[in-house]
Amino acid sequence: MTIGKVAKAVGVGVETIRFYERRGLIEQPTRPEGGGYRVYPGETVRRVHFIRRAQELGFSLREIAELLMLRTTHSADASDVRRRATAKLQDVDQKIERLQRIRQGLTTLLDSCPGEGPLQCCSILDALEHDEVLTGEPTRRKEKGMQTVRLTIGGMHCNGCAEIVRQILEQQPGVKGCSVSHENGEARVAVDASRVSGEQLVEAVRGAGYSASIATEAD
Amino acid sequence: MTIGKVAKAVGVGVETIRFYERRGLIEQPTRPEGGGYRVYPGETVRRVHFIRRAQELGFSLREIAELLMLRTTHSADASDVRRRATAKLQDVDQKIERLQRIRQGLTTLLDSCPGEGPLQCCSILDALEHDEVLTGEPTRRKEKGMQTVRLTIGGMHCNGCAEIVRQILEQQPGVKGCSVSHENGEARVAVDASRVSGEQLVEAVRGAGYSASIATEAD
DNA sequence: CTTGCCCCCGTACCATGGTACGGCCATTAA
DNA sequence: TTAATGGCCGTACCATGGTACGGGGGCAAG
Repeated sequence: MTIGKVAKAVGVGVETIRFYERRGLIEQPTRPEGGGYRVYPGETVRRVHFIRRAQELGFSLREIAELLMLRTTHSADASDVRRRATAKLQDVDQKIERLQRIRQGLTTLLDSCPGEGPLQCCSILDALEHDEVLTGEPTRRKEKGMQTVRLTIGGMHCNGCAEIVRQILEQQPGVKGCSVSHENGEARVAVDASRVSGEQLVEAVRGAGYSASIATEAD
Repeated sequence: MTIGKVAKAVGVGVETIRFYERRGLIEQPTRPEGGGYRVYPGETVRRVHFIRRAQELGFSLREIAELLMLRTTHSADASDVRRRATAKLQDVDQKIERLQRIRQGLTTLLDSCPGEGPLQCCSILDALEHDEVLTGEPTRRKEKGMQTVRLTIGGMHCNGCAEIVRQILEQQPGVKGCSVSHENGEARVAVDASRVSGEQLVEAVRGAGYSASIATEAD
């Protein structure tokens, strides 16, 4: 069989077979002097199948090379193979464990996430900025009194207007941050409700010549 | 702060900071003409902490760069961040699932393994040589119409017999390749199912004086 | 003003598992 | 005999997350 036949039989690319050869997973078959085509025995197909199956089980090419070596080592027996499989199982268990810790961290963050409002209210970014994410305690980063106020604003004609409004809002006491969109005609403001009211924000914006009203004050 | 101070504060190497800079995760700080030292604001330490924590949660550097961009994008809000975190959670769940399938495969093999004796008795190597180890593997690229037919063949007394059978099978139309094992009394044939049937293969082998039957035709 | 530490930049390299390309040659079917 | 596949080889490249190196220069304490 030529290399293309082997590749097709296993369902891999020709280059992959050559790659395995370079890595010592497949012996180079005997070839005419001066280098003609590689002619493989049928056994090579099984060998490549072996490689692919071992990969599916999480073995690296290096480890697979070792498994293949074992097959022709006289002093090897089934317990060697078993040891390797057991080690790989532990390896896999460790990876699973790590991913589960990551999963835990992500769900914790998502649980405490409001899911909307300006970025200053985003507990996820907040936690990334301040907490140990994986080891830390339940990240209740929502300060008491923090709220999102949404304002409907009229009279903004461009992004420059929006920028002016943003600066006004950010100068108000108790405002932790805000985003203003000219396209949507609205502002989302992260505020400490004990220090400023929605009305005060509306007044401030109106003082700059724009119309404003409270859209929602819900958190 | 110079780059070394930042690196030490976060617990990473100096090269890592420069690497993040090249990847757009950290802005290059203003420096004297002609290039003196980088002088970082204290905020950079927090930024690098952010990067490391996000990595612990499984975000790639590319994704982290996007998260950092979001923070200065006016049109972004907490729902954007939440979407990314949710996507990452799904991502992690998929990885866990895959590892658990691998784990399942490994434990199945280990269960049926004697744990000692010569390699010819090793059920693990055996399975790798002959079976599909995982159920439902994503990394399997196959041409349409290509199938593997497994034949049970009797009457092969040596590898010479196997070789004869192999040659017969490979000469059949639609056969892309095959492997024949004298030890296991079987052949695996890669065929274009639209050009040849399992029955035809069986007939061909029988014509050479061996017994043959279809073991599986499943793909 | 010199010594020594730190930093600069560009580039190359590590592992992992392949993929891709270009110029040339072997083989084979018509 | 000739054209068409297909294989040969070396090398470069993909993504990922850094690490290492070497020749040169900045900067501060003594």
